[in-house]
Amino acid sequence: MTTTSMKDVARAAGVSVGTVSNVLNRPEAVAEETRSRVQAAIAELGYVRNDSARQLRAGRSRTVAVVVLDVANPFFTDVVRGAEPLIESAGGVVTVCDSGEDVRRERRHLEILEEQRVLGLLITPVDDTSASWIERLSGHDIPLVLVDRGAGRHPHCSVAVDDVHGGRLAAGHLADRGHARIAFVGGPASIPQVADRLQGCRDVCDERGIALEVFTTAGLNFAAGREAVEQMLGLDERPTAMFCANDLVALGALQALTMHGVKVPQECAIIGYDDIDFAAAAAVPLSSIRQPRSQLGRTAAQLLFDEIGEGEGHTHRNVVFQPELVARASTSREL
Amino acid sequence: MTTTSMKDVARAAGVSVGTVSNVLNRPEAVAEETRSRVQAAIAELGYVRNDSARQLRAGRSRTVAVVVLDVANPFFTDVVRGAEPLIESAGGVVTVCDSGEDVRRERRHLEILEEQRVLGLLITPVDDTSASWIERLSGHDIPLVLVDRGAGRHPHCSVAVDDVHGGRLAAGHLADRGHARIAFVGGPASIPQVADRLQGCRDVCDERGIALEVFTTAGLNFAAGREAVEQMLGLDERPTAMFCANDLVALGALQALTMHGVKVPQECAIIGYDDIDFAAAAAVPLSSIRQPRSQLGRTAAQLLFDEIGEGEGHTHRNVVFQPELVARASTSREL
DNA sequence: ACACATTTTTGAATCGATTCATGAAGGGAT
DNA sequence: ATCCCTTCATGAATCGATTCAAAAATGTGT
Repeated sequence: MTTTSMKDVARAAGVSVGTVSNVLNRPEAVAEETRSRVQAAIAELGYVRNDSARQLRAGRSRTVAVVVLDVANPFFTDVVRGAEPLIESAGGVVTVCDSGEDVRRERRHLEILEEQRVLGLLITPVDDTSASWIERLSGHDIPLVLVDRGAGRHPHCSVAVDDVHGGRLAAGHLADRGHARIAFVGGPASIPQVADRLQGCRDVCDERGIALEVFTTAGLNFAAGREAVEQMLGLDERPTAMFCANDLVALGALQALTMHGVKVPQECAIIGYDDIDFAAAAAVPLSSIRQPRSQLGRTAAQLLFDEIGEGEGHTHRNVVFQPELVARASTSREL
Repeated sequence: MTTTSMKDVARAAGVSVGTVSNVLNRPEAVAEETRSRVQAAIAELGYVRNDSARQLRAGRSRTVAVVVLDVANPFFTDVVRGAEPLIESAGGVVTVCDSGEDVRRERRHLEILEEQRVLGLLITPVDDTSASWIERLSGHDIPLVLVDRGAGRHPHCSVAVDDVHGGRLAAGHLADRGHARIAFVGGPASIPQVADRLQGCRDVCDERGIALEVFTTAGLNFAAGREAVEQMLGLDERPTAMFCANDLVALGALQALTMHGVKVPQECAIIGYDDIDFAAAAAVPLSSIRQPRSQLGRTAAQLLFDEIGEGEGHTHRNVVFQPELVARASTSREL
């Protein structure tokens, strides 16, 4: 009905559809006079290309999907922001899919993305169950890059951050401040990132003779931090510092400590992980471990396009970044 | 090449393409025996429907786009979460586009969405400049619902929250606590939401004889709150309470006050707006005005599908929700 | 005026799924 | 055996843009 197609434009401009297509895709191959006549017709009719038809012909869409665990988590929004410029400058369109850490949602998204014949995808898989689906996409020639999950044995490109090193940085910082008894708060242990951070922390404690108290939580959110503090305050020998597996946990802990009148950092220091904006803005600015979030996204996009460009002869690459320490008020006092 | 089409499946199952299509779309119209033979072939070949071809034929995609000002803002992520279930249960696919409060980015998204022939969209326009583009989409028969922007004179469905009332709630609460001199912090004034909240606040102050000090900021973020506090502390007659136009501003203010040793709420109370998760989790839990965010999203989706369903005879609806007060520690002390 | 090179334009074939008028097959009733 | 009614299956036409071999138009040199 109201939909104007190339045929209408062609008729209005008195040319063939092939010419209209050329005006749109290779304007330099069309004579000046004809080109402007066609463009006038396009403007006149308010013609808009039909992407479905283009895609059908092309066999692929120009969409790059980013499948994340939680769009509300500042970590992921920054990863996406990092990836966008490169994708868009390559003529791609970014679509963000939120799996919400739910395998079923993730699967639904992957099914749809496959039907849409996406150009490629950047994905942080929910867990190992996701692997078979990912292989399926990959088998159907959809290139993908794993984000923040070591590729491990899987044959894919990946970008990740060295979480063991991050754990070492945090614990090392607390040790430098003179703390001899510290707490690690985070969980569940099945999350690779949590396990790695704890590992690095443990290594440092062993090396430097520091007592480590581990509080395993059910999630990585405010409540987890609050609950851990309740437990910790009941101990006889209370740790003088806490290392929380992410900033949300740390902020929860900070709140609980403040409510109990425990001064931060004087009576208990805190360091978090991720360095989200809210960390710097907390009532007591929070020390944290910063991950190169947008670089993670940018590199992931880069690897994806490399793979698309190189085709068959492509060799997968696994890039690992190093996190860095950001010291703020919450760990500022020497003991 | 590796792409398997319906033709391949038809050949493998020894039926016509029409039958394969029926198995997929109206299985009840195909004989049991044939159906299972076709399904076996589909599984065998790993066939995946080509969405571009379906869309081309259908003339529309099944994507509903949500265009927001900032994906990193918890307000919008909640709105999206509210809209998703309804859209998905109607067989739709949700795509989130981030305009980043940038008209150019918004325009690029709208162009692409138009080419994609999206089913409809929910949009919070960047500003009045967006109007012409929105009318263009609308003119091309793409139904849309305005989110958190009163439809005003524009002929569209919309969902919004009564910000004037929200401003009244906040100021009224501070008045009830006995404050006789309060500060409003927020900006820029061109944002309708900010203007409305200030309006409500001003009304209450006038009615109840409260002195109002307005600090206009350049944005609605942490820095804005911090800067406002710096200014405020220099005043001779310092307000005893602050009403911040959103929670990010309030958290920035809270941080600055704490750094200057001003006790909250004893020496200065604070109330924010939006009631994001970080508000409840702040070192001093923040009082705030809660908007029914997910309901906003859900209703928007509902209005969109109503419009799609009713077609020509559709009458636009403008739904306005009332916000509610959430009192927490940051305003807990009577003066 | 003619042969030849170059620049433009043409239009039919193609991508893959859906739709629908048409036909085939099977079952009952007479 | 014939006719009618269901139930299933068929395959050509269609959606709209792109591509490319071939035709047409234009220009150049002699």
